[in-house]
Amino acid sequence: MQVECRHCPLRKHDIFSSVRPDELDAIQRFKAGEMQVAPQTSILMEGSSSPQLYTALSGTGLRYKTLENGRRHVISLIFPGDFIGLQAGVMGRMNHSVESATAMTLCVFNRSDFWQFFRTYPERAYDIVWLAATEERFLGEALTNIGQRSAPARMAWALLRIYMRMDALGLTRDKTCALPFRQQDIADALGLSLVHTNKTLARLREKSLVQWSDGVLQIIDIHGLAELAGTTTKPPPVRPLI
Amino acid sequence: MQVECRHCPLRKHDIFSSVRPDELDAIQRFKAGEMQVAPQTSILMEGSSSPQLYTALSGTGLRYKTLENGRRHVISLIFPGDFIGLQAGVMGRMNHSVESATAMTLCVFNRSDFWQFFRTYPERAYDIVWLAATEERFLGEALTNIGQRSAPARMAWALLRIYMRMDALGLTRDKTCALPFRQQDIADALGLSLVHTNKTLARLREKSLVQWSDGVLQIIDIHGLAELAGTTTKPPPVRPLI
DNA sequence: CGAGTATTTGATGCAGTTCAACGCTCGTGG
DNA sequence: CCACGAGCGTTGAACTGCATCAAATACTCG
Repeated sequence: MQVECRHCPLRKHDIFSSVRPDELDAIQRFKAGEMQVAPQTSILMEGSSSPQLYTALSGTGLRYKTLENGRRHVISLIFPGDFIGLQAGVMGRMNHSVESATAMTLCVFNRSDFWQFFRTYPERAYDIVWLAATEERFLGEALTNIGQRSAPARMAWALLRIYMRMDALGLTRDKTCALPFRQQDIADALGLSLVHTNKTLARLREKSLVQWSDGVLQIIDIHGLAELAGTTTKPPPVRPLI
Repeated sequence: MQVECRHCPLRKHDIFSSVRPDELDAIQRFKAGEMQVAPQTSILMEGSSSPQLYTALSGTGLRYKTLENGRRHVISLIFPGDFIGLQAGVMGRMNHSVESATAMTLCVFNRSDFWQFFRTYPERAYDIVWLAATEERFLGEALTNIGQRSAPARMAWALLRIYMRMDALGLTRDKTCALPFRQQDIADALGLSLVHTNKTLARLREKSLVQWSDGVLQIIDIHGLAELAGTTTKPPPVRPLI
C-alpha cells in the first residue's frame, strides 16, 4: 500500500517546509506511484532518458559518473527527501547515473506530467528551482573541498555533512548513525584512492574524531571534526519536499 | 544607452533559444538596467544578499569560494549569456563570490521582481530551471574531472570547454580565442598549484596540443586535446537566455 | 568449506606541492 | 626619464601526500 502524501512520514521533520493542503493534494495527484528497489540497484543511467522522476522516501543511494578509463566519481549521496532526476526532467537525459546503496522506497512521478505540474503550481515550481540551486550550491562546496583540501580535511567535511543531514532526518542517536556505504564509495566521492581513504579514516579514528565501522558512523568529537573540515556544525536549511 | 532585449546582440547566436516577441517584452520589462564593471571587480560576495540578479552581456568573469585557510577555489567561469546570482535569487544569499575578469556589461534584474516574473511566465521559469540543471550538470562534470583525472587531462578538459563555449558565441577565429585569465585562476579552478599549472601548460604546448600566452588561446590539435581530456568536441547545447 | 567482497596494513614510487629565484612588463613617483 | 616595486610567467630543486602494488585478514553467502 502506498503512502498518501498528506501522511508522508518525511513531512513531520522540521527540515521540510510545510505546504498548504490543496498543494499537498496536487503533489498527490502528480505522484504516479511508489517503487521499491533492492540495495545496489541501478535507478537511472547516464545518457538514458527516463520517463520517470523520483523522490527518495527512505533509504540511501548515490549519484555517480563513470569515465572512459573505467574510474568513476561519486557526485553526491542521496538521502530521504532528495529529488532524483531533475536533469532527465528538464533536459531529457541524465548526465550521471543513480544507484541505491540500501533498499530504497521511491516516490514516482511521470515526466510527462512534469511540465503541467510545473506550470500549474508556481510555488512548487519555485521549490524545484530552490532544490536545483541548493544542489548547485552543494556541488560548489564539494568542488572546493576536493580541489583545495587535504585528504583528512575532505574526509572530515564529508562525514560531518552526512551526519548533519542524517541528524536533520531524525536518523541519529547518541551521535551515531547508519552509514551504509563502502569505503570505495567515499573514496570515489572524495577523489582519493581506496587505500588512502582507509588510512585517512584510521587517522581520524586515532585522533578520536570519528569512528566508522560495520556501516555505523559515530561522531566522537564534532567540534574537532568541524575544525578539521573547515566548516561549522550548522544544520542544513529547511528545504521543500516534492 | 541600454540595449533593448529584442535587439540583444547575444540572441543572434544559434546557441541561444528563441523566444516569442511577447515574452521578449516581458524580459525587457523585467530588466532593470545595465551595469558596466571594470576588470577584477567584485560583483557578488559570498554570504551577501544581493538585491540584484544579472545576466552577462559581454566580458568574462569567475565564480569562486574562499576558504578559512586563505586558499580559494574557482567554481566556474562566466561567459556572455550566463545568468548570475540565482542562489541569491532563490535562497537570499550567495554561497560563492563573483568577480569580473575583463570589463563586463551586465544586464540587471531586481530580485524583488523575480518571483512575479517567475510566476507570470512559466516558460521562462522553466528556462531558469533548465539553467540551474545545466549548471548542476556542469559542476558534476567538473567534480569528476578534478576528482579522477591527472593534471594534463584536467587542463585539456578545461581549455576545450572554454574554447567550445567561446566558439558557440562566435568569439573564435582560426582556432584562436581570447582567454583573459591568469594561470592562477585556472590553477584554482583545477585544484592544482600555480607552478604545476605552468608546467602542465608547457607540456601541452610541447605536445603541440594548445598554445596559451598573452591572453590568447590557440587550439592546435583539437582531437588530441579531446582524447587527452576524455571528452568529445560536441558543441554546448542550445540554451535559454534571460 | 571455498569463492567473492570488503577492510586493513606494509612497501615503494611518482605526480604534484612547496620553496626559491629570475625575467618581463607596466605603472608610479622622485 | 629613469628607478623602483608589484604582478605575472617561467624554471629548477627538494620534498611529500597520495597512488599504486602487494598481500593478509576478516566476513558473508551459496
